[in-house]
Amino acid sequence: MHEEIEISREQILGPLDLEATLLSGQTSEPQWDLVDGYYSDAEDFGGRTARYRVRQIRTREEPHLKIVITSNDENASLARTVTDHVANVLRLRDDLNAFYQAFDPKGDIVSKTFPQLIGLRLMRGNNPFESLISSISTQHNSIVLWTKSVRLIRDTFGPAVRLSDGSTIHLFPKPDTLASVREHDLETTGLTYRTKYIIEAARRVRDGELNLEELQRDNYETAKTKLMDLPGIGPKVADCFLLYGLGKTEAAPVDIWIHRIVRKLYFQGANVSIDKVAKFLRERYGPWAGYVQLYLFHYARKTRLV
DNA sequence: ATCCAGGACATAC
DNA sequence: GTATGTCATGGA
Repeated sequence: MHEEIEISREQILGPLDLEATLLSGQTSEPQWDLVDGYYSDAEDFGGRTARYRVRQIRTREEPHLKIVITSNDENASLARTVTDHVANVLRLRDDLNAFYQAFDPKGDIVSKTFPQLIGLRLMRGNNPFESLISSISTQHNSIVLWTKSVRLIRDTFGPAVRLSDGSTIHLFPKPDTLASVREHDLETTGLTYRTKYIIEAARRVRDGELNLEELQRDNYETAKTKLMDLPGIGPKVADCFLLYGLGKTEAAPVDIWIHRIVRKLYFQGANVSIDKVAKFLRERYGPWAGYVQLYLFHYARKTRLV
């Protein structure tokens, strides 16, 4: 079925820069394809699959989205489902102006990143399992390599779905699929030594040893402890999943870039450990810590400050 | 060629 | 708690 819908300004809290957000590479999941000026992605919604193509019209400050949906269901409308999903993935209900207002007037250090990043939003991954696997694949890996690997996982092991316009798209594989993939076969995606981490994580999800719904209900500390019980998941990858997979915005993944920039901007370059930086960000920024991490990261790389 | 990637883990003190 | 070596490839 083919549908065209819109998300209007009233449904978006504050500014939005769709392109900057989608291209910021934050969730570690495959980047949306660019087709005829529309950014395109797809997801399964309880057996129905929809590809949605999203384009921003009007300005950053008065954002408005056009969405073109193509599904594999000839009868049911997926308009409402896809609208909710897109609003969720792009975190359109996060009040960005409230974020700016919370720190700009006070002249907080993070506010110096605002002018060049207006409308940049945190994202959420397509679904928790995909987010978990993508997060694990990033450790000690480069952006180009893990992006390639995660795309290959999807296109090699994920189910192919034929849409009503005759096109075929690949969804990310389910836990039971990835759990039973042989290590040798998964290695063809270039994950190297992370391969066994991925399979083990998929197996634990499949067998219920890691319950993603339960993690969603857990508080930050509890969920993080459970996650770090998995091989290959340390504090940074756990925070990535908590932030992008579960939407826990107090999580601030501290990678080498955040470590450097926070030491430089907040501690006069002093040698502060990664753990302390993560804790510092959580305590100072609370529910905005994830946003602060996002803004500091792009500010640091854009200005080549570190 | 040779260096390193948006870390994790073991081992060392 | 903090410091150092290792991990396995592909891409720059």
